[in-house]
Amino acid sequence: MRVLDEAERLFRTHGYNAVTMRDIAVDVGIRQASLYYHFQSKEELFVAVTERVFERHRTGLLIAINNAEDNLRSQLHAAAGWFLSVPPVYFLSMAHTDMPLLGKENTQKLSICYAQSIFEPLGEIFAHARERKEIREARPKVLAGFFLSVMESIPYVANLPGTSPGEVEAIVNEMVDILLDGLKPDVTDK
Amino acid sequence: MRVLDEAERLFRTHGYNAVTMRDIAVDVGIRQASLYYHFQSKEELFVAVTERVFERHRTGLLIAINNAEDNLRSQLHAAAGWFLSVPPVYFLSMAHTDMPLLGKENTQKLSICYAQSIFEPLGEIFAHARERKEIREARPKVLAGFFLSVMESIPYVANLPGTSPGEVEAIVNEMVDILLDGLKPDVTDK
DNA sequence: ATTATCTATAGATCTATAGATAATGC
DNA sequence: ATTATCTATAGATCTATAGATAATGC
Repeated sequence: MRVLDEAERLFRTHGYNAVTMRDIAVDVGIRQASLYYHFQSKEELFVAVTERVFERHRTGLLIAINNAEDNLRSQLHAAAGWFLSVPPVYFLSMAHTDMPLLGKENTQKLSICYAQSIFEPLGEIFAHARERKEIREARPKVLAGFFLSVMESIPYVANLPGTSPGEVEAIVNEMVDILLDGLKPDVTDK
Repeated sequence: MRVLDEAERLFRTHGYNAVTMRDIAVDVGIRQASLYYHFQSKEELFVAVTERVFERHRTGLLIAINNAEDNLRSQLHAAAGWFLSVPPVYFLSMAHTDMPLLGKENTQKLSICYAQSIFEPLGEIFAHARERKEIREARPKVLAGFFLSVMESIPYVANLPGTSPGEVEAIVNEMVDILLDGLKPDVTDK
């Protein structure tokens, strides 16, 4: 639906509070009041948009991971590839800034949806890697948060002065490597 | 100054847009209009608050790092210790949500202040570690962004269900270890 | 009849200004 | 005189509602 698409784009780039119903309507090409035919309130629209975003990420992540080889490195690259294939969503920023502005009911609903859609798929691949003794002991959810936060910083880091735009892929590779092998120098280095 | 303190606390927890001049005035204990005696505008107040926050972090980081031993692990623990010793500031969230709401002039000013206060001190410790051949080749600024994003995720991760509050220290240690040594299993493990 | 839009507007805020007033320091 | 506050309010928004209107499908 046009309305969901435009609202998603605006909320994603500016956050809940900074986007007005008029902004959305203008981009859709209708009048502000007409939005209320489709959604009871701005809050309801935001919740619908955000649930859709979460669901899409859940599906995208699961497919990417399933198509990867059965080892952590491949799966992390696959997950990273998914995040880079769609416009960046600042989940942590959203959890911190936008969600608290909603009613208690909706805050809780979105928190759960967030955990199930984003944290669980990521947590799973760490949990499995641990079962295969591929990695050290560590809580999968913490590792998922770790990985996610790094993903979210990439659009920012990639825009620092002295970084060319096409380098995003290289940065991601670097980060996955560091996550797996640590910062210690290569044996080939020194 | 009372005004700066209260404004800082509110902006930090809710973001620029969600805080009104009235909110700030109420917490200070004066009338909304009286704030304009101290600051020309809400935007100017936010800039003053944010510059002070950045400066404080720059000083805090530099002192913490200087008091640490001259190796990366100690310095990262020191930096992490600093971040945990003050109320969490969501820098990446701020750069994404709040800064674009300001005038071009102020956005640029804060971006530069941000880079100099937060990214440079962190970048330096990675650059020095590289000079000592302690770590592999990688851009210091990218590593600083990496580290910072992980720090910012900690308050969130620490509040996931199944995580007790006092565990923050343990999580930080885990993260620094992973950053340095990677996720690979301990040699003592297996 | 139903669906999707429109115009018009009420009611709440929010920022910022103007001008008055009290308290403090020379 | 200066400093820091106050009251009152203008001017902009912003969300949401009420009720009219056009287009579509039976």
